[in-house]
Amino acid sequence: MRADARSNRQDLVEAAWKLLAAEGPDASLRAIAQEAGVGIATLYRHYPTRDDLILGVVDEVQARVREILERHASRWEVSPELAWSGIVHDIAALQIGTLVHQVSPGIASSEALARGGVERRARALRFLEPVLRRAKDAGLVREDVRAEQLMLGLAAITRALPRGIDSLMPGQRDWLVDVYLRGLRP
Amino acid sequence: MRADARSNRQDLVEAAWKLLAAEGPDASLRAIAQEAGVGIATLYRHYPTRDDLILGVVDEVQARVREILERHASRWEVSPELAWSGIVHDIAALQIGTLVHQVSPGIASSEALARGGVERRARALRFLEPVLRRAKDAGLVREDVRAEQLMLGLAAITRALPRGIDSLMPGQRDWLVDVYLRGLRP
Amino acid sequence: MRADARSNRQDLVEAAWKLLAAEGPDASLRAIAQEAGVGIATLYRHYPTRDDLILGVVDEVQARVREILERHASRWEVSPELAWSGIVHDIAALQIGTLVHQVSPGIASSEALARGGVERRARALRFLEPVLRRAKDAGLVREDVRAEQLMLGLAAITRALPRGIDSLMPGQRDWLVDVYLRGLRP
Amino acid sequence: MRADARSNRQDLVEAAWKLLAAEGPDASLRAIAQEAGVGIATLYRHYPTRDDLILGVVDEVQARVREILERHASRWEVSPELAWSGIVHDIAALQIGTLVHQVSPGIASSEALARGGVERRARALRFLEPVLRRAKDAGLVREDVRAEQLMLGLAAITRALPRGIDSLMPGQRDWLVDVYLRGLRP
DNA sequence: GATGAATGAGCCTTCATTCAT
DNA sequence: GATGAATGAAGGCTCATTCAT
Repeated sequence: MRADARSNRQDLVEAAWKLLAAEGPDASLRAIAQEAGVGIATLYRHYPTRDDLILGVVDEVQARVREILERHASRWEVSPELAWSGIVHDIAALQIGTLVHQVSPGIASSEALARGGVERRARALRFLEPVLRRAKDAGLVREDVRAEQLMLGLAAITRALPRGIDSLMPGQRDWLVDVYLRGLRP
Repeated sequence: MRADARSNRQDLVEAAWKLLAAEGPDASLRAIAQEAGVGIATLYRHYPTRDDLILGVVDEVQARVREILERHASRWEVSPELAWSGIVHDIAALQIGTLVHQVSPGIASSEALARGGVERRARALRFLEPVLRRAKDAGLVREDVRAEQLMLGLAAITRALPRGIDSLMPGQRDWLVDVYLRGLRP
Repeated sequence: MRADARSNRQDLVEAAWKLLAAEGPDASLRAIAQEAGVGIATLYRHYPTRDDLILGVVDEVQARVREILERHASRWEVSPELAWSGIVHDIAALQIGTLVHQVSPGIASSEALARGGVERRARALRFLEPVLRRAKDAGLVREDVRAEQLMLGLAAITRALPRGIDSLMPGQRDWLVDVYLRGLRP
Repeated sequence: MRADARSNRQDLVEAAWKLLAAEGPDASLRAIAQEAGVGIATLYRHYPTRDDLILGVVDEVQARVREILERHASRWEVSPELAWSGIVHDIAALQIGTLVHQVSPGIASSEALARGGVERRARALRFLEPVLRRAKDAGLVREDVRAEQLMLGLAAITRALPRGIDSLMPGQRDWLVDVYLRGLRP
């Protein structure tokens, strides 16, 4: 049954991600469990507190971000512009807004969450900074932009919207990311 | 309407605005009434549904936006760039994010709210479009930017954050608005 | 409606008392509200925390104890023995066991409860001690018995029993109180 | 039965006893299993229902009571008073309160438990009555005291208190037992 | 035999909303 | 008009109990 457990755990993280992105930070745990197809108590077994679950999602998201960076790494030599744009658009598509904010100090709803967030933020910056460096060297980003600002900006742009903004104005998110990218240029 | 009634009405709108900006769309009605210094039943007398209250706040915000536009209108001839930047920064400072989204079709939590939102959105566009026209003429905004996009972009940037992002990274909001302005240029 | 509210408040205290005595310290708040004939939220309006409710019951019980003392005060001159026995039996009939223990330091489930308990315990001792003094003077209680011991002893004897011990062995409580009274003699 | 199985069984009974005495009748089964160092499913294998476990503890306690009686039997000829007092104090130290009540008819939470309790109560009385007889003959207990009353009285005095009454008022339990013993005298 | 995983039921608590004064 | 009181619904969390390995 170890296999089932791992599968449930993964399902829970994905369900939480989905609902946090879709409904914002107040998504009900019951709804998350249901989305994952498990009982509420199973959610609690894997993630004893709401904070644990959120941090679990953050970890999952960070793994996805690394995948994105690796995927685009090879394209950098061909066209830095396309690589950089692709990276930012792909990260934006992850809908990290709600998450980034929930683990931010001064915003996080609990001390534990804030502490867990500090670690993960530091880790995230460690692997974002080299890429930002590259973008600056390629003349795609102004020198005075800091990795943390960049990340918070992306978070602001992609914060969860109930039922998604795309139904309201298709392509709005990508449009906004493009404006953002242009605004970052020297 | 009695004088005290009108006063209460105004207090309620301002309290609602403040708490919606500070705590997001889930601000408690009881907290709003308390902030306004009236009983919960008084809130319901003036605004029978949550939607009515939100639309009331939207009306108030629109009045403020008009004030901003008028205030900067005279400065336009001196420096279009300063006028435009001032307008956008001032509107951003109104924290309209939560509101704009709550009355957006496909996002609004009720049919009544969505319908009320459509009217107000149309009205807002009517007085925003001339200004956007001017900004385009002054070479400050690309031709293909539509007023609605602009507004949604601003909303995305200024959406409410519990306890405010400023404690997290001071000046972040203005930085983001500047990036946004730069990104909008031709 | 002030009258209704007061009535509900009183009903809640009595319901809480009854169920705490009958089911012990884990009596469900919902059950208490139902017993009082009000909704659960009404209970919370009057007593925002479980501790507040328990302390409310303690206050009610103390008032009843004072009534008992006053009622028997006049009989003291006729027969100290009967007065003393009547007092102790009547207090025992109040089923104070669960309450006394719940507000005892080191046992109380919360800091607030313990603090509220300390005050009330002191108050209780203030009006119990004169009576105990009288009982000692009448040769009914040994000199080395302290009021606090007496009270805890009574509490131990009358602690809540699910569905009542009387169905198990009728008269057992009074028998035990009599044994207790005899054991306290010089 | 395997050796380790028997060991687990014994560990479970002791853990249950300890926690029932310390936390009262609502001690969690999970906590008991953990205290015994086994998985929750192992507890259920040995004791399919909560009632079975409680009856198991009762059996264990009865064995201990017999030990106590045997241990003090020889001292009876030397000093009946010391023997009797030692017996009652030692039994009181077993904290039987919670158990006795849980298996009492009219109080027991299930039919099975009540039925199991009746048998054990009868058995207990069979080996308590001779001792009570001896105590009466030695003039230590009044003739009209029945063994069942005696036992219920002891149970009332020693019922479990969360975290123990001893932290509240050291020596209170022994004081109360002494009062009880005195109260039983002719 | 032993174990951890899964589950629904039930309690505590808060909120939007209605009602009586 | 204004107010506090009352209410049920819904979410967070824990526990006893069953199941698959």
